[in-house]
Amino acid sequence: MSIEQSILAILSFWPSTGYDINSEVEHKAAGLYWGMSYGSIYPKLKKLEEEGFIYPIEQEEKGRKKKLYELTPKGWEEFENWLRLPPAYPKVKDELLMKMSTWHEDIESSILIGHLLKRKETTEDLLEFVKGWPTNGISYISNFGMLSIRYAEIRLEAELKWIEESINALEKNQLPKGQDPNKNTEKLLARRREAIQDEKGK
Amino acid sequence: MSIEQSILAILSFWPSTGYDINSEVEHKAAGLYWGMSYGSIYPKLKKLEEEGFIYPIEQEEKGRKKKLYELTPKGWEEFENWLRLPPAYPKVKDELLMKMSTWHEDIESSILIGHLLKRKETTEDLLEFVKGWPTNGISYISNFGMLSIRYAEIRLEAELKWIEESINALEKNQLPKGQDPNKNTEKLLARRREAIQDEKGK
DNA sequence: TATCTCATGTAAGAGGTTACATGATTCG
DNA sequence: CGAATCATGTAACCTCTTACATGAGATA
Repeated sequence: MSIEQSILAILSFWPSTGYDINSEVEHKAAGLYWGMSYGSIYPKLKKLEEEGFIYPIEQEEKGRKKKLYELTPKGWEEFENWLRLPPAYPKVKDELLMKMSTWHEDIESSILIGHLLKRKETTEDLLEFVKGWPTNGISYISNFGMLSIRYAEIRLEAELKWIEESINALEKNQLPKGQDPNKNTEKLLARRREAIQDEKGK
Repeated sequence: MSIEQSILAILSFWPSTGYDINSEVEHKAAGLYWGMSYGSIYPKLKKLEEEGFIYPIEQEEKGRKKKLYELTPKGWEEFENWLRLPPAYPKVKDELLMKMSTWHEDIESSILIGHLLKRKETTEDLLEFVKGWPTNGISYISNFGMLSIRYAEIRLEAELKWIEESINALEKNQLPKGQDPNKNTEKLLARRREAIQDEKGK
């Protein structure tokens, strides 16, 4: 619901091409909080231009053809109105957590540990990036932007801590005790075994 | 890409109706990591039944008509294959962070503080829920599930810490220093003022 | 008796991704 | 000169949400 506003936000930094915008969310800091792909970007740029929020800056021929877009006054206004609107609480879709929540004893926990190790790697890479970014000497980060960089840092560090904890618990077979007043784990395993028996009995 | 698997996962706990599944992601722990709505659930249940992953358990008439779905052997297999597949790294879309990253001095920071306060409230509510859930005496949480509950806890606590920090920095006007080797903040404010001048000059 | 919760379902469409097509320029 | 990067764009498709329609049973 706000790919368009995100594009305006990115253009507020400096005039950019569609390609630049993609790079921004693919390899740069904006990608920590947002995502979009070419299939969205170019059509949206067209739409935003038609609606008068942005306009293309004509390039005085450096050979390569490209379209730099800049905000119009109306575009600035729209962007800033959006800033003022209360943001929606982020909706999480985390496959690892979903899998973990529904994991059970009859699947080897080494596989779950593998999932955690893979997650750890990516999280470490991201954390390294996030820590290096504000001191790489070239990237632009405003003082406000630093607050959000700090968010990523805190969040990723917390995640790493949790990954360590979890791997440890799984390896030592010392999982925290859940809550199971209706013997659901037992029932689940029984239903599963029955299903497997039925299958074999066919 | 895995609404279907999520449904199988939820059905692995116990046979459920479409309504139950919705409640699970709306008001219960699964909602911390996943979301879906009726418009997805019922068509998917139909599809999963057609494909032989689930089947409806006939109800011996408690008056109210409802369709409880249970996993078939094939459904269990599909569910567990999914568990074994490496999960995708979660894609974040966080409007607050996006706004904060592109905030600038000429918008009153009190508004940003307002956004943070609102976020804080929801995060606190979630944290309270997450802490109470495993000890409410009725809900089912497996030992594996406890690990993911712990994740939510750590993550939400880290977020609250960051919110406090950020509000404090904003109120005292002591934001961390960013990185701006090309005077971008200056240029941005200049471009903006020019645009606003142009608008007035019309 | 009215409202809330339980319960199932569909239609329309917003929103987005993937994959492809195309070509210029720069770099090793 | 070949590969990587810069650059624009579209078509097909999926996925999912919103909003609506409908009604029974429970509760206050």
